[in-house]
Amino acid sequence: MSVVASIKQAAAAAVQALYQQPFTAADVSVNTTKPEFEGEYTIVVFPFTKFSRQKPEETAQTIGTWLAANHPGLVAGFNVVKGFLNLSIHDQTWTAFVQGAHHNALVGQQPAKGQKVMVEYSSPNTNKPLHLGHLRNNFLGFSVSEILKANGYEVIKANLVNDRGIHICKSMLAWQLFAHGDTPESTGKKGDHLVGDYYVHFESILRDQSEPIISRVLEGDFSDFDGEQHERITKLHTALHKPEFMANVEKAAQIRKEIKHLARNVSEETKEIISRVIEKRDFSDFEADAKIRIGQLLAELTPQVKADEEKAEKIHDEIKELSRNRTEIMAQAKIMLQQWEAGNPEVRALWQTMNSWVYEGFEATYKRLGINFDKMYFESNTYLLGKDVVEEGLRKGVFFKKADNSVWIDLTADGLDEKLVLRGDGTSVYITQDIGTARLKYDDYQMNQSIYVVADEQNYHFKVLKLIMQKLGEPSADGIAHLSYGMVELPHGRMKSREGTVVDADDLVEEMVTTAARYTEELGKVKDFTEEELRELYETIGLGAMKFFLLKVDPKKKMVFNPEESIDIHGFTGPFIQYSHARIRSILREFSAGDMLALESYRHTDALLPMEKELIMINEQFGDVLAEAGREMSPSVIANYAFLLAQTFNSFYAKKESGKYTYSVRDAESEDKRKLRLQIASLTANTIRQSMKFLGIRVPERM
RNA sequence: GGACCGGUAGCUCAGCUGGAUAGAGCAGCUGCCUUCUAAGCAGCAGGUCAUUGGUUCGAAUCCAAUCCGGUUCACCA
Repeated sequence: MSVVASIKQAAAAAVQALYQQPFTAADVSVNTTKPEFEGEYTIVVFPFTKFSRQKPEETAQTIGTWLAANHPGLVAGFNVVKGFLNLSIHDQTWTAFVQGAHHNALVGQQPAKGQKVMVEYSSPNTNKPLHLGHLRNNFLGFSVSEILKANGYEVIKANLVNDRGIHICKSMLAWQLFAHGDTPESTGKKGDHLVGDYYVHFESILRDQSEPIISRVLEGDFSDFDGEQHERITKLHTALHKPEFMANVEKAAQIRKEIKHLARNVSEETKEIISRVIEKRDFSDFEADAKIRIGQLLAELTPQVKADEEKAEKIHDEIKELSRNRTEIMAQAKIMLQQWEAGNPEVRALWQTMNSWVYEGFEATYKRLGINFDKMYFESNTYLLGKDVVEEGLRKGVFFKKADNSVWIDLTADGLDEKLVLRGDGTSVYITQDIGTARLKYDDYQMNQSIYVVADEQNYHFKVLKLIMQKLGEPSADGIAHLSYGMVELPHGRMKSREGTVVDADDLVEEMVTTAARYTEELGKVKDFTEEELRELYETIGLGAMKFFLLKVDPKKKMVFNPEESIDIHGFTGPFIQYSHARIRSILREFSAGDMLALESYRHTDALLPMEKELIMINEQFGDVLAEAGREMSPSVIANYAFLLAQTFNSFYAKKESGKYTYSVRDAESEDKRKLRLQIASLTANTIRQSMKFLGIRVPERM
């Protein structure tokens, strides 16, 4: 049991004994003591005053006395400040802990709980290579899996590959039309990138073909459309041409144009300047005389004008979408999808060939990232699942049929909407598959929990999925959990493939590793390393920096990926922690295996110095931190902890008094102190290594 | 419009199951390498915790309202 847990338990016992109140350890609030007061942990006694019927100070005094008398091994002393009971923990508690834990290479690992958890993550599409957004997903999924394992769960890492559908056909079609038989071998290109290039090629043809259709629509010529779509297009066109609406849209465009003109001489993205001034009223990009004019312009940009501008944009988007669907190349892609579903041998063969290229590419990327899976699922095998479950649901009355034969569930009582689960023609929608796949996974593993690592834009989807499964009475239902994470944005905003701002995963990794190599060479501390050792070190540092950067932020928050900061090696970064580890290892290298072995029977009995105590204390919290990270499914908890630990060790290491290192290991003031500090150093190195391992990050012996 | 998420230092983020004077990192400014790795350490400066009200011994944290930003509410996946 952790020290904090022991304190809570003892405090609860104190309250029970002194006031005869049913108080549990969970009701006790314990904080680390503020540095300006004596002690390590503090019990907040305000909640006890209710039944002590004494002032907070007196209550604290009473409880402190009881604790010191009944738990002398834990509480060596105490002091009271207002309602805060500051406890000085007995040094023996700390020295016993270091003695027991310092050599444990698997520190933190909990015994098996006998529970199974599936973590589904990565889930790439086979039409494009991985990008920055996938990296957050992959690192999160992997790290959460490791954290859960450390907490004693049996974890199944699953990857559900999206290997079918219209987007896959797009790459296939473009390859067929334009590749002249190119392969990864013939071009020397990584398979996933080759296929991705043809996806991009398809999109550019699609753009070329849809532009004339869009122009015709804007000119009032709807001859490309028929039926319902013709009606819809007509409506959109009419909406766009309402006189007052048009006037507002034009006005907004004029205002933006003039702002842009006024800011011309500033050497920066004009788009950013415009958004700064419009969204944030930040005038810093303009000359004093221009500011008056800008003020006038902003006043003209009324909410109505802005709303119309936005609405116009939406209408244009819809026209664009409808037009894209009327192109020749889109029609061809749709035919190909039908052929695929019908099992056309030629299409299936092409599909298999191209997918195999992609898998080879993904395999290489996963390997470099250090990511793996226990179970692969493929949508081509699962996309038809779920229909039978829908049938069952219909019979049970969970679902209902509409006039056009489509099947729905009514979730309005749960605050949601009606949701379609099967189309009128009997074909599946996205959620149909997920219903079927959830059952399949459960049949395969009977896990207690099933975690989906998926971006937060799908929060609604997973809420619906869980509700449906619960209403169906599926045994897997209550274990479904959505580990929802925020989007990764770039300093100028979201990544957009249309604007070419998508950050490719392979490129990014390469850049990180190259930068790590440059820093390392500049410092020149590992000149004796072999080629192979250097290569591995660069990978460790480069990937460490990137993983740490993406994992240090709370998953549920969206994050900004700043390329410059991500490759930084100072401060709250992966390399800082790796460096701290390497530094400790270099201390430990001076001692023999025999020296280290002798530590196991050693327990320090002298008083502990402040930073010795502090370091042991932080190390001792690792178990609680790990449990919290598991509970919250949040690697950032570990990242913050690892940084605190490394930082504290660095202070311990560098602390000097009158020109001498206060906490020197090698030149310790006594043999006993040397042994103690060796234990502390060894423990800290192990805890750092383990916490980084749970983030999927390796730590070097030297750097 | 409904639902959900977010708003903390110039920037990026901790803290949010209520607790003491709100913390890091980066950027800026000062110092510290003949001594276990300076990818480091010590320090200075920087805050109406979006706003307003409420709950109470105590609110960045809980509740309500408002403002701002995002996501979603597809017979897309």
